[in-house]
Amino acid sequence: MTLTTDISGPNIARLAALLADPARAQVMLALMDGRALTAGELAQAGGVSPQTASSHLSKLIDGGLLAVASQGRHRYYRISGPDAAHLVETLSVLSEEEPTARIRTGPRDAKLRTARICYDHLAGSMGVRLLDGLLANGALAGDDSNVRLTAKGEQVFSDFGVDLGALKRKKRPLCRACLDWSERRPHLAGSIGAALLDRFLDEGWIRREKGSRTLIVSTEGLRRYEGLVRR
Amino acid sequence: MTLTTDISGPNIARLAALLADPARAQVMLALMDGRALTAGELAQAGGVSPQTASSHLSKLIDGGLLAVASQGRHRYYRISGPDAAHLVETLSVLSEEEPTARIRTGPRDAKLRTARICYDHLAGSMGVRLLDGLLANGALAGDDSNVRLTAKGEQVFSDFGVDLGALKRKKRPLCRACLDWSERRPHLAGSIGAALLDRFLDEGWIRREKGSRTLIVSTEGLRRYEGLVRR
DNA sequence: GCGACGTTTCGATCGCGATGGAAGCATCAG
DNA sequence: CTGATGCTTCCATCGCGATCGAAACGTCGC
Repeated sequence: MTLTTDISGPNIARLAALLADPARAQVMLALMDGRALTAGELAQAGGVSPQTASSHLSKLIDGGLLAVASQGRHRYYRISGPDAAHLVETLSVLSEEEPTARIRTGPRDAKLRTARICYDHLAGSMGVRLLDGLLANGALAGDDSNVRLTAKGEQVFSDFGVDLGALKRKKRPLCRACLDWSERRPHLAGSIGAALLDRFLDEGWIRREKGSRTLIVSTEGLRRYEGLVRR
Repeated sequence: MTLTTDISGPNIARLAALLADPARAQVMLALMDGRALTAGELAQAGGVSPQTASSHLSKLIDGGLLAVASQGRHRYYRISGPDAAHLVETLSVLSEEEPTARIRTGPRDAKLRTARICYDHLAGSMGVRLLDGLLANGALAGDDSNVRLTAKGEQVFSDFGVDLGALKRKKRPLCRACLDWSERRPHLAGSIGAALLDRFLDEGWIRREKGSRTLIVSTEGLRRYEGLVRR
């Protein structure tokens, strides 16, 4: 019984404390590709024992950052929704701010910085250039940080196989600029960003690298991608 | 010496830990009105002794969330920039998500929910309606979460006394949708949002309540405000 | 039924960090 | 100079939470 005395303003601290533990932070980052992982896999990702991970996971559930689904003897954990993902991404951006002599930019990072998943949409330099290109060719309008769909864009995305009618019925915003962790410039998020990546994955033009957020783009995928960006 | 072994991904945890302490969180919230406060005032805001506060403040400085300026025998602390403010606001939104039987909505809250400062721009129901109104009358374009300036908007804001040329020279985006903590809908941020509030404050149409984020709107201020929203 | 596996709960240990007393510095008033 | 004020540094105490062994629970395969 702690009583927490008074609630003046939102208790940021409680929420921040959830992400203040290295193991829990790693768990959140591991789930940022939008997939659901088992408790055991997350224990490994966090570098802790299964017991410890279990404790962390239940705290993240209680805090509303994760959702869980039982399936047989496995329990699949995933990020609860776009809000939670956005919080993690915001933290990622700011925590990379001051390099303090950051040396690493190995070849393995290179792929990750080119194309990766950010929760449910394309990120990395390809994600950034996607937003740039769509703005340049008039499918989207606005400046870097504020985007909206144009009439031409409706045509473009419909041609690409995106069901815009279905997206508009959802509460989630169509376009959204999400600050890119590695590029430090915005990429395309929102339901359209998610729908585009879905198409790429469904058609096999892009596939996930085994256990990471890295995306692998086929030549056909690159062709389709350029088709969207150029026009 | 802790060595931190490896750096796989940004170390969110270290940044989150800064905000995980109740005293530090209160300090950040106290500074969300954009003013600079002394160490002593912040100690009181955090509910801790001056020694303890000093320790917290230096940690927040090291973490890049605060900036400090010495002036005589006082040290004035302020939030380091828009990024840090945005992080705190993001946390506020998400930490208010699940009400868990939240009962409080007292009269003192009412004023705060009507008009308050969010770092450097207008927030609360007036901030939300400002964005809505400017979108409706065509000064801004886009949907709720993605806004851009229109030709008509350039006229409107210039007439209101905003130096758009100066704003455009800055790196900061002109318009930005900032999710409102109390309304759960976006209000107008970015350099235009900041410039508008500046005008209101400079002219005395709006003034700050003594030691809080609450804003007090004069009848003249309300008239000017309606002039912007209606048109 | 049995054992193997994935996961959670319980319990005890242990270390990090928040805390405030005391002292040290700097600035200001006189 | 002296004394007061604002802030920081040093230091010892202390409590919370992260951790993992051991055990319990639930599911799968046989």
